[in-house]
Amino acid sequence: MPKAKYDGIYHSIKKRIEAQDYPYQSLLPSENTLIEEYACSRNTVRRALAELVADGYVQTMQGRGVRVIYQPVGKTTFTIGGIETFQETARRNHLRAVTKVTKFETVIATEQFAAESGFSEGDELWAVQRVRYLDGKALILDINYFLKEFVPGLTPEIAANSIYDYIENTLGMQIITSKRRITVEHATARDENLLDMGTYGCVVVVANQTFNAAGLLFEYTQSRHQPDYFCFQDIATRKK
Amino acid sequence: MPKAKYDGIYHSIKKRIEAQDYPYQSLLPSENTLIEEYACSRNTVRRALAELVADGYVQTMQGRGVRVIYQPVGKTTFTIGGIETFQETARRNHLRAVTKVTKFETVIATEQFAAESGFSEGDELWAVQRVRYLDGKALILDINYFLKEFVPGLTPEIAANSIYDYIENTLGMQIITSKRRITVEHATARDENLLDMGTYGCVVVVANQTFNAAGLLFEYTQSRHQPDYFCFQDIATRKK
DNA sequence: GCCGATTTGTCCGTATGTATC
DNA sequence: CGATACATACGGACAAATCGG
Repeated sequence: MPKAKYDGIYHSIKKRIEAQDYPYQSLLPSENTLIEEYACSRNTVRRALAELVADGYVQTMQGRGVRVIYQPVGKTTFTIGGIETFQETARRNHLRAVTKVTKFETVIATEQFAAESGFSEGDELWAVQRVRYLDGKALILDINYFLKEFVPGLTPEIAANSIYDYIENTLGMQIITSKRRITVEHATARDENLLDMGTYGCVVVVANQTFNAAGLLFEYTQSRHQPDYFCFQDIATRKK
Repeated sequence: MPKAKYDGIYHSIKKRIEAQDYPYQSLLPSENTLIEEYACSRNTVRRALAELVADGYVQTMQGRGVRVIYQPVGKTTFTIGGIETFQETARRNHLRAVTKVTKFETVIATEQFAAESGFSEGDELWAVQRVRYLDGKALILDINYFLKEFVPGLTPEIAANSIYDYIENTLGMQIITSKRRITVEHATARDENLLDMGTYGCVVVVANQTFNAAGLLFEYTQSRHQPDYFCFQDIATRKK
C-alpha cells in the first residue's frame, strides 16, 4: 500500500485527535507549525486538514486557527452505513456475522427496473438475495443486482462470504463512488418471513448505486434493515 | 458575494453537466483543456473538480480522464432531510408549509441531556418544539435546543417563521458544520398527538448537532419525521 | 481606531510520479 | 515505447480575517 505524504499526516493528526491529545474545542498547531513538524510544504498540510474537515473532525477559521470538533462516540453507538462492508461493521462492533444466501439467479433488466436502478433495459444481471445475521438475529435483507459482464464467475459460495472481497481482491476492480437513498417502507411478507422484525412493522430501505473505478454503474442494491439496529451518521459542511 | 475563481469554474462545469452538455458517462475535457478554457492554473481547475467529485457529479480516473456520473433526478423525487431547509423543500415541491410552535421555554442542561446533546451540564438553553405541516398534514416534529448565550432575543414569533433566517441574517452568525444521526424509533404518545402518523407506528429521528463559524456547538435538534415523506440522499466516496 | 503579527484562503508556476492508451 | 492524463509535492505571492497592543 503506497501511502501519500498527505495521507500519513492526515492519519497522524486524526490519531492524535482521537487520543484527545488535541482535545475537543482546542486549536490545532498552526499550519506553519505543522509544516515544520512534518517537514513538508504548506499545500501538503492543507490537504491533510481538508480531509479532517470533510470527516467532521475539525473546522477551520480564517485568521484564528483550526478547531477540533471531534467528540468520542459512546460505545453503544452502532453504525450501519458508509461504504463499510457488513463484515467490517460486525467486526468493529465485536458481533458474530452470518450471511445466508436465499436467492441466486440471473435476470434481465426490464424497462421499469432500469428506471429504478439506473441500469439499461436488457442488461444481464446477477440477482442475489441474502439475509444478514448479527449475533443470531436476522437484521438485514440485502438484494443485490450486479452487471454480469463486470462480475464474472460469481457463485452462491462467494455470495455467502463477501462479494466485495471477491470484486476488489479477486477481480481487482475498485469501487469508488456510491449514491445512497434512505427511506422507510412497510415490511412486506417477505421481510416478515426472512427477518426478525421485533416490534416494528416497517424496514429502513437503503437503496444504493455503486460505480467502479471506470465510472460505470455496476451494482444496484436494496438493503432492508430491521429498524432497531439501524443508525446512519453523516457530516454536512456548508459551502460559502 | 465575493466569488472565488475555483468556485466559478465549479459552478460553470456543474451547470454544463446538469444541462447534459457533458452527458452521463462522458468524459470532461482534460485538465489542460480546462486550464486554457478558464485561463487559470492547474490547481484551480483541480480544486473545482474535487468539489464535483464530492458532489457525486464526476469521478476522476488517473491516466484516463474525468467521467460524468451525474444523472438528472426524476421530478417525483421528494426529499426531506437533506441539506435543504423545510421551507426550501416545500417551495421546490410546490407545497404549502406551515409551522406551529407548540412549546417555547428555557431549560438548563442536565448531566444526562448534556451527554446526549454535546452541551455542557448547566448550559442555559432555549427549548423550542414545533410541528411542521405540509399541505395540511403534520409531518415533522422539531425539537430544537439553542445555547441562549449565542441566540439572544429569540421569540415564539421568530420560531414560527425561520430560526435559521434569524440566526444567519439578523444575528449574522454563520453555520459551518453539522453532524447528523438518523435512526428509527417507536412513535411516542407525543408523536401520535402532534403528527398525522398515517399507517406507521414509528418515526424517523434525525438528531443534529450544529457548530457555528467559531467551531462551537450552539444547537442540538431532534427532527421526528412521519416516515411516508422521509427521504435522505447521500454520496459516499471511498478512500484509497 | 489603527497597526502589525499571526493565521487561514486563494492562486500561480513548476517538477516529478504513475496509470492508461 | 511515447503521448496523454491525472496525482502528488514544492515554493512563492498576495488577500482576508483575527487578535493584541
